[in-house]
Amino acid sequence: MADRLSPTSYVVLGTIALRGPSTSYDLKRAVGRSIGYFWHFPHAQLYSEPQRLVELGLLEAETEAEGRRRRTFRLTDAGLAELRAWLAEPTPEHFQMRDIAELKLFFNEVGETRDVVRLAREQVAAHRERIAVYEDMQARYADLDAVAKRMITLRLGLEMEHAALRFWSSLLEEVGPSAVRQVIPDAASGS
Amino acid sequence: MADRLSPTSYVVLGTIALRGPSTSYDLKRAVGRSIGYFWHFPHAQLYSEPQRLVELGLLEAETEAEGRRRRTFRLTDAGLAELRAWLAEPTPEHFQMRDIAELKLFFNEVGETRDVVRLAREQVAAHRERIAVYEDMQARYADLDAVAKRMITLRLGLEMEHAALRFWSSLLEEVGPSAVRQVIPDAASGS
DNA sequence: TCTCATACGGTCCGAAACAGACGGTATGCG
DNA sequence: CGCATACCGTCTGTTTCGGACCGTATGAGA
Repeated sequence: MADRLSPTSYVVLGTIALRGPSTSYDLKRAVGRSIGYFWHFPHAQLYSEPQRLVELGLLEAETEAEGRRRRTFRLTDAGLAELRAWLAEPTPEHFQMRDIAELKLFFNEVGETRDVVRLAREQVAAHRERIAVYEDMQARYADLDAVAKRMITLRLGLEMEHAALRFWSSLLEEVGPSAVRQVIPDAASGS
Repeated sequence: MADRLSPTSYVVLGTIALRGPSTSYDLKRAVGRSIGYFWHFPHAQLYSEPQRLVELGLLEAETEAEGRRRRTFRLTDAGLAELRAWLAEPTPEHFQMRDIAELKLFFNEVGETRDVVRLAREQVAAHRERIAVYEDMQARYADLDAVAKRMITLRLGLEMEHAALRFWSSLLEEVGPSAVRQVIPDAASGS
């Protein structure tokens, strides 16, 4: 079938499949509260992408009330078929992590030890916070059956966050003490 | 200082800082063997980006032997300063995972259970393979002191891969049996 | 009543990023 | 001699991306 479809296309198709007919604004919010956590989409795309999908016959647009230009998009049979075909087909690509912190760590030898310490501290805090957010979501929706199936990705997110947290914590423990030794003399210069 | 710098810029600066003066081709190979594993860069950028950095005064180009248009780039003082400043400054952005598999999982209810099973199997295999590659690298370079500091990111990569592997494995265990039950009747239709 | 802030709802555009086709040159090897 | 395989790099047309910008409701407080 059409192979001009990007991940973004499937995000749109999938979200509409799960939530029923939606406007672009609905998509924007839905994505913001779910997929947006691990994959960033500029919202402009959620306005242009549905248009394309209409042209491809995968969505139908239903313009309501001329006054406010709001279009509700619903899945066509072709759209649903396309989505299901995608779900059924093998997934070749390996995941990509775009992690500025990892980049900095890679180049750490160019900088100072204290930069690594600071970086690690930041990351520990950031991942802890993220974990708190995820656990909160998990707790809030735990009983709702409708979202139960989507929760599964949350678990993956949590696993990844915990792994990262473990890494940065242990790095901090390894490098922290020596960094303290390195920094203290500046402050308590006496020695 | 200049804030028109993208992650790619820092990859170039950082790589040159670590390896010494390099041509674009050198960068391409170096990136391919390291950062490329977790962050994809189209190689064309490793030809255009250094140009920009020269214009910004962060790199110096040294054209050698007119015949073959090969340019070796070396870090200027400004370039090194910029890189170190970047390493020292806080890192606001949270990491992004672009994982098609996670996307598919998120929309799994639209598809069949067996799609999830297949997906999980694929992912288990893929992550295992990735882990093998990483461990191989780790073993090969374990003794070389020069790369020892870079190895640290490998550990992070491994942590992440292991976390993902754990997730997909346990998912497979949970959903696998019922999927088998779901599929068997088709084959052994009797019941 | 004014006016200020905040959510709602959306368009637009220039600048990067991106994929990948394309072009050529050494080098070796059967 | 012919072919394959690294090596080395350019170019081009799309997409993606951020984010500025533009309005309209709505309610809350001065």
